Amino acid sequence: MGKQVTEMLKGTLEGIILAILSGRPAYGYEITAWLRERGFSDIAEGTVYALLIRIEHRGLVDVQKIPSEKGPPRKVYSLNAQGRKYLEEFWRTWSFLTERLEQLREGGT
Amino acid sequence: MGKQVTEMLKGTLEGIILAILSGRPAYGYEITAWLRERGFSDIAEGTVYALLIRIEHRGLVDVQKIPSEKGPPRKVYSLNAQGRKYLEEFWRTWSFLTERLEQLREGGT
DNA sequence: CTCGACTATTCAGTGTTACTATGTACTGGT
DNA sequence: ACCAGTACATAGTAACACTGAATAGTCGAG
Repeated sequence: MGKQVTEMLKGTLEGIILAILSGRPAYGYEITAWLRERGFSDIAEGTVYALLIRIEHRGLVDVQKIPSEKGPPRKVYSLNAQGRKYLEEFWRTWSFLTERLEQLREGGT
Repeated sequence: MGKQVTEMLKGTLEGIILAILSGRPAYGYEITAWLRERGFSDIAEGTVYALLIRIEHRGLVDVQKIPSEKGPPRKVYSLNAQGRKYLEEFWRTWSFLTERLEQLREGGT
């Protein structure tokens, strides 16, 4: 995709990943693959890992190292209470934005 | 609002302003006021002006200087053909994002 | 007539974010 | 021994919105 998506993802990708983790725990490689399947064709692996480390430092997720049979150990992230709270806030902010944009798209003005 | 909105606005604010201009020509001060009325309570004036200059340099808008009775001359921006094309692309990108997020929000996984 | 309030634009410096590119490390198949 | 696939990490870059301040014009109050 283009630069447009890249910029729009700022602030949103974080919410996307938190939302994924709210469904079930997951690790970086898995999340990257999942995103690619869903049309985020060129989200770099590095981006996902950096983001995961960021939300870990912010205390939004818990981490568990689990050995893999096919490579280095996986870092499995799961959303904790603080993360859920943050995710809720994310959805509120997202709703606010989508409502304004929907109005703009239709109403003109 | 918080930092969350700030980050989400990246890439989106540009589209918002192009969408406003697609309805009618407008100048910076007016756009800022309009945004504030609609709930974007703390978008800095400086931000709007910087963005306007950016889209001007990209050739998405035409500019006309019009004297004001109440202050310095206004720089009135209007969307040109290229800008309209870019706006359409913006809406496509935006739709893509909202669809994915809507799925995430409902479906879980 | 000077001061503040409102209108209107600009700009240098900052922080956050995603991308690029590369490197590390472990396993299994040929 | 080599390569593909799995899995994570990181230094450097570009883009964007924010902060804070400066500049400039008009008008009404004191």
